[in-house]
Amino acid sequence: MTSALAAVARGSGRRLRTRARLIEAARRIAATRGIEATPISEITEEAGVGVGSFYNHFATKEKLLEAVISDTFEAHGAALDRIHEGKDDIAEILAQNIRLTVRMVDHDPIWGWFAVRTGLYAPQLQSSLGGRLERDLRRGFDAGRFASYDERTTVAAFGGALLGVMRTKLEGELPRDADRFLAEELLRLLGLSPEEAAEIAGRRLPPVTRLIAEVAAARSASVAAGK
Amino acid sequence: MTSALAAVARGSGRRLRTRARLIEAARRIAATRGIEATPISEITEEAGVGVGSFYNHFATKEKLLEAVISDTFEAHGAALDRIHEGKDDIAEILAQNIRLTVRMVDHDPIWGWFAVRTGLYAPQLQSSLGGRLERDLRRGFDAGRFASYDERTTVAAFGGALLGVMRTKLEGELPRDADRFLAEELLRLLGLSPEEAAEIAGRRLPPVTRLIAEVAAARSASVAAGK
DNA sequence: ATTATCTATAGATCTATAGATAATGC
DNA sequence: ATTATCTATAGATCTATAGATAATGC
Repeated sequence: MTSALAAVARGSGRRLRTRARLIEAARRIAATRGIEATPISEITEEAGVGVGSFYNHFATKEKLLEAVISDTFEAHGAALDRIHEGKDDIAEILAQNIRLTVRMVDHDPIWGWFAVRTGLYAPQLQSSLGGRLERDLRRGFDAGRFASYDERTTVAAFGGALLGVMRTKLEGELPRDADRFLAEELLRLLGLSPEEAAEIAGRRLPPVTRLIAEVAAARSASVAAGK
Repeated sequence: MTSALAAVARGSGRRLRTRARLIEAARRIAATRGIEATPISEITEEAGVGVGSFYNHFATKEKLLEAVISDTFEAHGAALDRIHEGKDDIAEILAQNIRLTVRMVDHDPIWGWFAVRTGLYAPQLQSSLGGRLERDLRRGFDAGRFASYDERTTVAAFGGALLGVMRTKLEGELPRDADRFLAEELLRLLGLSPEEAAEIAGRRLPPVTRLIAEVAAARSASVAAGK
C-alpha cells in the first residue's frame, strides 16, 4: 500500500503512462462519439493497450470519465491562474480568461468538444472552474468594479454563455473574434459602460500557446503530486 | 402509404398513444440516467409497452432521441410565440421568454433536465429555439433598442446562459427570482441601461401555467398535422 | 381484413476476470 | 521479486426479429 503509493509518487513510468493513455483516449471518444455508448474495448483499442489493463486503473467507465473531467478542468483553471499572477485589474483578468478559453477551442477542438459535452452537467466543473469564476466575480464586486448582482445566478450564466459560444465556434459558425465580442458583452452584463467594456475586451491578449504550455505544466505537476 | 398517413392524420388512437408513451419515457430517462447507456428494454418497460413495439416506431435509440428533442423544443418555441402574439416591445418579449423558460424548470424538472442535458449539442435547438431567438434579437436591433452586436455570438451566449442558469436552478442552488436576475443581466448585455433593464425584467409575467397550457396545445396541434 | 402489439428468443455484443507473459526496480 | 500488461474467454447483457395474439376501422 505505502510502497504502491511511493511508486506512483516517484513517477513510475509504465503504469502512469497507461493511465494517461486511457484518459487521453477517453477524452477523444467523449468529445466525438460520446463515451456512454462506447464499449470499453474500443477505449482500450484507441489507447493502444489491452482490454484487461483498463481494470488495473478504473473500476468502471464512469470512473474513467470522472478522471478525464478533473484532469481536464483542474489543469485549465490552474493554468489560467498562473497566467494572471501579479495582475490586479479584475475586469481584465475575467475578460482574458473568457477570451483564452474560447480561443482554446480553435487550437484543440477535441478539448473543446469534450468541454461542451460534459461541461453543463459535470459537478466537478462547479468546484474547479466555477469556484474560480465565483472568486473573481466577488473580487470585482468588492472592488466596486461590477454592478450588484446575484452571485450564483451570474456564475451560472457566465459558464453557460461560455460553453454556448464554444459550441457554436466549434461548428465553425462564429467569426474569428467571437471571443472578444463575448468578453465585451459579459462585461456589459456586469454593469460596465459600453465604452469601458469595449476597451477592456479589446486589450492585448497573451498568446494561446502560453495557455497550452501552462496547462501542460499544471497537468504534470498534478501527476507528480500523486494524483 | 397514403392510407397510413391518413390514419395518422385522423389521429388513430393506439399507434399514436404508444409512440407518445415511448417519447415520454425516453424523455424521463434522458433527463435522469441518460439515454445512451440505457437498454431499449428499459425504455419500453418505463413506457409500459412490449419490447417489440419499439421497432414499430423507431429504428434505433438515436431516432427516438431525435423525436424527443423536436417534440420538446418545437412545442416550447411555438408556445412562447403564442403567448406574445400582439405584443410589440421586443425587449419585454425577450425578457419574458427567458423568465418563463427558467421558471418552467421548477414546474417540470424532467423537462428541465432533459433540456439541460441535450440542449448544448442538439442541432435541432438551433433551428427551433435558436432561430426564434435570432429573429427576436434582430427585431430589437432593427428597432434601435439593442446595442450593436455580433448576431450569432449573441444567440450562442444567450442560449448557453439560459441553460447554465436552468441547470443550477435544477440543483436548487439559485434563489426563487433567478429568472428575473438573468433577464436583467441579459438586457444589460444587449446594451440597455441598468435602470431600464431592471424595470423591464421586473414587469409582470404571464403565469407559467399559461405556458404549460400553450405547450400542450402546440404539441397536439403538431400531432394533428401528421408529425 | 388490416394494422399494431406482445412474448419469446437467436445471435451479436460487452464486461470483467483468470492465467500467462512481459517489464520494472532493487 | 514484484508489479503491470496482455490474450483469451465465460457469463451476462442487449438488439432486433419471427410468429402468435389482440385491437381497430370499414
